[in-house]
Amino acid sequence: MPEGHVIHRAARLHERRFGGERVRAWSPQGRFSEGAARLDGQVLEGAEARGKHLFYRWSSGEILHVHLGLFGKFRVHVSDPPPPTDGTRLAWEADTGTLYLAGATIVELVDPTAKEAIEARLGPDPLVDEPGDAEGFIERLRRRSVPIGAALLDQKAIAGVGNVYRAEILFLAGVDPSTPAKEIEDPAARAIWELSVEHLRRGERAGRIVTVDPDEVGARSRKDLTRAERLYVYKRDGEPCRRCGSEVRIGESAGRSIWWCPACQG
DNA sequence: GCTGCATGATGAA
DNA sequence: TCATCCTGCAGCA
Repeated sequence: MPEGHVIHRAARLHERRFGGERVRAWSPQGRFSEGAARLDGQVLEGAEARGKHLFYRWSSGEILHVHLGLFGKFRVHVSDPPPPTDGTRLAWEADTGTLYLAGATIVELVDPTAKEAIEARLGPDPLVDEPGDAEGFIERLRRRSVPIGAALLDQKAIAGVGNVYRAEILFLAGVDPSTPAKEIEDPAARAIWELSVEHLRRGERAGRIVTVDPDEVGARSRKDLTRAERLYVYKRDGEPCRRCGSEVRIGESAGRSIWWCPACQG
């Protein structure tokens, strides 16, 4: 379930819950036993997210790097934690709660140089959104001959967008996913960046992806939207576009399914 | 008890 | 482009 909003949210909530706390760490599954042993007894100093990468800083100077991949998941229990599942690669407990991590692609200890190398591969992160990032994003798009659908997913032009957000943002921007990235005009490119900032930020706060404007489906607020009403095009192939009624299409882009409205995204 | 699928990314070919 | 790695869960027998 993890796009950038989930990762940033985890960094924020984990730092709040465990920051300044000394943890007992172990690896129930056994595949991170050495790393967990090095974290055991350390105090968490902070957590930060960059795109879909998470970094935890420890009192020993260790940096824990986590990438959830397609199905990695954190579970945090404030009290009465159930036993960890068999797949739990890393567990830690503190006075303030217990954290389990399972299914992640990457769970490793890195040094500052390796952390910098990871960050250097990534495009600007809309949830960091520093001055100049929009321009940086546009400039990176200019250098890409791949379709915009692919450019949004590979993290080199923008970091944190995943398969749901790319479909939804391209819909909101009115851009066909197959448009070559370098051909996107400046205003549309800027709109893609700004929509990414707006929607990932909203997703980070809400803890889920809701892109639909409630007015468009006759709901009072985003919270009132049913599961089926939250998105414009993602996984809605064959259904009518919420804006124009055209049939939402499904296709492939960068090896993943993509959905779009052929009329709104001409 | 299976099977298939999922909001990801990489390395080989 | 394909195979591979990472888990859990829904949907089925």
